[in-house]
Amino acid sequence: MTRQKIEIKKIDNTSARQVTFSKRRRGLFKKAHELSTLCDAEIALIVFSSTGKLSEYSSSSVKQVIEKYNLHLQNLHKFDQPSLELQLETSTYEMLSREIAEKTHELRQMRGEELQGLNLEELKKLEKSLEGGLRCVDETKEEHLIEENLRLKQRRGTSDSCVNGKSLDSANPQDNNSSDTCLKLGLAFPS
Amino acid sequence: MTRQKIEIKKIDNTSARQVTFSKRRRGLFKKAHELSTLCDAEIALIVFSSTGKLSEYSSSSVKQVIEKYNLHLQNLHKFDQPSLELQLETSTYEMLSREIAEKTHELRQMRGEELQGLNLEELKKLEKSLEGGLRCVDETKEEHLIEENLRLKQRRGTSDSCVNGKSLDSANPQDNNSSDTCLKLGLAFPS
DNA sequence: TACCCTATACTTAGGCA
DNA sequence: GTGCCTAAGTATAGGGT
Repeated sequence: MTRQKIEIKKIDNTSARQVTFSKRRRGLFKKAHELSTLCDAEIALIVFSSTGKLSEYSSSSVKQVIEKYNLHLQNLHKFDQPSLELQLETSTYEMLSREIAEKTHELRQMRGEELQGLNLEELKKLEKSLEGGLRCVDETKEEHLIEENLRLKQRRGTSDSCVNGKSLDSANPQDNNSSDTCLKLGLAFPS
Repeated sequence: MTRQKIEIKKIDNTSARQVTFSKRRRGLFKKAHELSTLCDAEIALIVFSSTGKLSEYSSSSVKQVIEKYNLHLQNLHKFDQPSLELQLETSTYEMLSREIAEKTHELRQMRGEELQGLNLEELKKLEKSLEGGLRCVDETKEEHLIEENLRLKQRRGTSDSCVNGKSLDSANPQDNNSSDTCLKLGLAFPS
């Protein structure tokens, strides 16, 4: 026989139920994993089989997600329970949460997302910041390549001076001070 | 076009990610419900979206399942590590602080600071991310300039087409597909 | 945002080892 | 319990509104 459509209600046959449980649990975990990966979501999934066996999945850690979950609930109910301690706790929570939200937003903007709200001035500033960052990263990369190159030279005692197909002769030696400025604030940009 | 196979990795396009999140979350909840019904399982499913929004499903009640879960852990660890629970338990403040620290560090790196710990691969990845962000920002900026220009033209009815000292004639018209990479977030580029 | 549509990709019931 | 197979049922990517 071949596959039938099934009705969503408890499977009577114990062993058939067991088999379906294994198969679908696996499918469910896979779906949870895909959702967390694709959409950058934080997920906790706790499953007790009908025999009481526990299995769990989390994108990070079940415990961590549960804590976050409890915090959310506390936050929602903060008006019902206006104890002083709780208020302090939630205000701290709010403060830190806001900070996280801001930083997340900033990071996204630096990746080119969520740019809708920015005006021309802000876009220019962001652009400058990105250019500055990019330059520092490039310089650091060059430094790495140079170091690696030196190491290779020392080891081999030869004159081969190409790494990664990029000529190191162009690693401008006068760049020392501009890279210094990068380490302080990363933004100061000498023309 | 029709459906394509997708790779399981974070969806870059913010709005596409949002749409996929909605669809798949719904699918995941349905699957969880089916598993609990068919196999008489007890399930709790907690999902935080990337923007921090909470959604949950449970066959009974999330709270109840979490309690059961905690009991299980206690039982499992009662003998070997009586303090494991405490060790794993991180306070609210610590958890959020860690998250802030991570994001701050990430932001600094995008600005070219704190690059010391990165190896060549990581630097390349960062560079790529910065280049991507920069491209999107540039395109958004161009878009703004063009809009402003149009507005000025309409108001004045003249042919002056310079804003901010930058000629808009150079707003490269062949950029259509690179603007596609910017996620169709109101950035679509009318040639 | 949330829904609709369609074609395709993926999941899984039923059977067997 | 686990793994494999096949065909059928289901979810969903990409495109609309």
